[in-house]
Amino acid sequence: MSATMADVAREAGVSASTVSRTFSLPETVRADTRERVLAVARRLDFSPNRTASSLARGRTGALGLLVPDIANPYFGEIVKSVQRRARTADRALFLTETGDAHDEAYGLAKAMARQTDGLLLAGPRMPEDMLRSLAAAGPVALIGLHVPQTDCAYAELPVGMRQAVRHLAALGHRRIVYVNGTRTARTAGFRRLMRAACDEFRVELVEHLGPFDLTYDNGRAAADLVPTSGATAVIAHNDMVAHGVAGGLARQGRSVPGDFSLITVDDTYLARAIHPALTAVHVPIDAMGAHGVDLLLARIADPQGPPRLVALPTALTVRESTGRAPAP
Amino acid sequence: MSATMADVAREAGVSASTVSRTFSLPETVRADTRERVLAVARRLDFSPNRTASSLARGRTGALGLLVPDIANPYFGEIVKSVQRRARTADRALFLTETGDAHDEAYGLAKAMARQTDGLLLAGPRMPEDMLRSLAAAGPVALIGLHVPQTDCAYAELPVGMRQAVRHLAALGHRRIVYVNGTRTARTAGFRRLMRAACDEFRVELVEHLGPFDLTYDNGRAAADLVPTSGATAVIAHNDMVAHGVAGGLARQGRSVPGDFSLITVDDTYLARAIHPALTAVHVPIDAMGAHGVDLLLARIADPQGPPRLVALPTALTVRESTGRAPAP
DNA sequence: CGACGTTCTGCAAGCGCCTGCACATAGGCG
DNA sequence: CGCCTATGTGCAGGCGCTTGCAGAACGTCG
Repeated sequence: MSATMADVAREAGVSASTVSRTFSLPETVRADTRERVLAVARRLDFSPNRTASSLARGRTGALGLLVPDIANPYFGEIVKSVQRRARTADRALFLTETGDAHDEAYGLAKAMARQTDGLLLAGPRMPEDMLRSLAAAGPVALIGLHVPQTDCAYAELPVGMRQAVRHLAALGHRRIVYVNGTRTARTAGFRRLMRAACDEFRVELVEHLGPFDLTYDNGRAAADLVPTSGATAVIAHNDMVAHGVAGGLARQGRSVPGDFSLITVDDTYLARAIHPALTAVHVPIDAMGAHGVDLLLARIADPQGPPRLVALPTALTVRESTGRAPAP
Repeated sequence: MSATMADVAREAGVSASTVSRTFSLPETVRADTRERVLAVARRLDFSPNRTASSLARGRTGALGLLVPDIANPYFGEIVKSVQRRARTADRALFLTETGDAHDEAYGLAKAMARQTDGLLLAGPRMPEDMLRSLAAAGPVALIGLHVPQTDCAYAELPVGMRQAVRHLAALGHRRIVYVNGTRTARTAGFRRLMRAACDEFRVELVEHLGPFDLTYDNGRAAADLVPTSGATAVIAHNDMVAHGVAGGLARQGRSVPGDFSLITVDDTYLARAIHPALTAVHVPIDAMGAHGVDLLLARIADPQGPPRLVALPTALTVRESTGRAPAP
């Protein structure tokens, strides 16, 4: 099919090694030789075969990204930023959607590890020991959660969550519902955070813990329980759920923020793509993705180095969905 | 690092060829030999090195997917279905986001073509001759648009669009705004369709043609122009824009469908993740992605075959955003 | 002008797997 | 019991690129 190094070498009157070096170690070949080789390469439309190069070098030049659900905007934005960063590092990206099943995700990760130089796991649902086992087998970086002894880029939620509760408290809300899920990596820590923040600001916390996924429909269902809870504000675990809560309240004829205030966490474009736009605990998804790639590249370069953490700040972004608590 | 065929061969007392064959052509190896080899392979945690295999075979086993914007739910859902289908075909997936720049997209496609067996282009923005040139260079399948002489899986919009206009006409709407964009593959055909449908049902068409991208914010801006247009219904080019229009109207205090009816095209989950849920021309994104993969695999298997088209049906899904036109 | 240190280039041996061909073994037939 | 077709297995030569090593070419210095 396409030209090989041998072809270029012949045409340029040099050996294949020289051709190889003009592409991988340009400084080591004399300028005029290099020019000659490049000219021939251009004429023959040659570029080094990546597969062959991978085999010889023992590295593929590709990174693997695993996400539970690509269509979820949170992960969509992560994929986007990872892909962008990977490209600037001249790395191709393998993408796999894992779904929620631990074992399958583990198997997929293992398989992908064999064809990449390293793995990026975004919001993995699997237990810590599986993650550790993967990390032990090859370069791995985590995005969106914090697991000790592992490279991770994650959002520091306490600050943002505390701001959210304080914001509600300042608006006169004394009782808030927290719509949580069961299947996400950050669920447990989240609950602790919420309790702490609510205690601090003397707010009563009603936990609406699903045994449900964080979807629009479940948020909508959760909305039905809000009016009877005695609460005047809702904090939703992510944008999809918040959307559902908003939709559910609207269907009941309740006004946001007139009857209930609503705060979401994550702040993907969904938070703005709704009326009223949602006050949100902003999570720097872009930065998480980019740092995740950087961590992974660092790990690939230095497999033995100590684990590194990148904690990104979160902050409350006030929009239209929060207002004064209605008079009792 | 990990075991090679030579290792397994030695342990199992056979040659490397036999090991190779027990993995790639199991039927050609006698049952008991095969078992022995597999047992050793399992013990040594061996699996064939994909890179080496790719090099020897001249095929990588991977497919490449290019999308303009991953975070757009339309493409998110395409990525999802492509990825799923690719996996069942035991193919890894390379993902690249191209953005809107033609040349860059072309370059990325070229680069990706070298490390995959074939390319899937979803909603590419580049001109037809570039697409043809790519298709001439290697297996390519298009998703979401129809280019003559090329393998494509696309949605047959006339039916759905016609239904949408008929639906509005039946509800008494005599004048509708069509919020279009400029940068999408289907823009031109779309306009023709809209005109034809409106003529057929005696509806006046107001084209609100952006020079804008199909984003939430632009939809929102478009909403400001709707009330003065004299129209009572809006058809938006995709879900993001429709979301924007809905948000914009809500901000103006207009009711949907009380004051204005709204129909969207695509019907990603966004169409339901809003209140009121949007009546939509449903596009079978899942099927498009899956068929795209199938077309590509067929093309890879038979590079010379005639081009194949898969036209998927669209249909109107009525939800809550359309109702009788308000009395004049 | 020879000795010696730099650059630069070529040689050859891989990287791990695939596959056409030859050979061995086994069974079927006359 | 030879001869002839399967059927299984091994051999060896790639696939296209990389890289340690050694030799060539070029300068520099005493």
